[in-house]
Amino acid sequence: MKLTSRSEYALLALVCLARHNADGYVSAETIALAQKIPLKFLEQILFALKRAKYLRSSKGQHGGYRLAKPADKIALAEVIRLFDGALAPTESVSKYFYESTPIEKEKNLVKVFKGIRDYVSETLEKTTIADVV
Amino acid sequence: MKLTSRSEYALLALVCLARHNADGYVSAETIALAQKIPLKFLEQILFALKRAKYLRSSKGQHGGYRLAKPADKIALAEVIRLFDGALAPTESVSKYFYESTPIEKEKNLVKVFKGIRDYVSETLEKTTIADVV
DNA sequence: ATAATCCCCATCAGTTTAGTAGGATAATCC
DNA sequence: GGATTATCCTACTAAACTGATGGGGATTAT
Repeated sequence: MKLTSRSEYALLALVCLARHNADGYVSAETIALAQKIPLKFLEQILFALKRAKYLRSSKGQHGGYRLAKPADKIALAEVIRLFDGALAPTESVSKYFYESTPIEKEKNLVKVFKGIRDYVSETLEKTTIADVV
Repeated sequence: MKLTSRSEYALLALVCLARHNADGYVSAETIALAQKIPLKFLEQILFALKRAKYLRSSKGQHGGYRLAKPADKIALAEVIRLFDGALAPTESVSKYFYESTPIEKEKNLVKVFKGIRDYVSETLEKTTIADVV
């Protein structure tokens, strides 16, 4: 029940980029230093964010990354999903947890976790990078 | 952001035991069959639950497990914590996420995740095994 | 040219997870 | 008291995941 460092770093990087959006391209190294993220690890993450169309980039001197879409169009949920997969808090392992076992299934237990999942999902879906800058 | 199978199996087992609480001791094998859990794996889990005082047991013929306390005194949170550790949805990996980096920390981001953590925590804390039986 | 910077994949060590194995110990039944 | 049934408890393992690190190649600005 926690974020991976990939998701966390991605969010921090996006926040950082959103904040310096007016300054043009920001290099990976700048972000790495600002947010204390290992550079080579951050590169992977930024590249993934670019592939997923959240960033655009420019090579060479004065190159770097910048947001490819407005910060208020990037939901936290999307970012987390990109790195951590589904964010349902109970993507169940046992296939009988959600599915019906012949005789009985634990409907009420499932209901509790569905409620949590929905809350988490909605919260992260409606909160954008712009909201946290 | 999901439960481990250990937590899930533990909850299923507890629900099963709560349901058959009047029938005396229920063997691990019975639970394993009812909830489709690998027997030897379940044994470990039941043993852990016993060590943590949620169950009592009896060996030998007609032995098995039963609840050691009323089902309405066992919160889902306790069980999950026992197997998965802290259930905060953002027990942050990077030490600078919650802590202040000298210049800036992402207070708003932290606020969002604290909100989620609190909701999850409260929900699981107030829901008991009795509630889901 | 050359220096800066992104691009992209391969590898790795450590941890966690899910599950298996096997034998010791204790209670019950005959 | 011996057979049976069950829990108790430790050790092990294969696979996946996590958090990186490393090395080069491609591209662009000066």
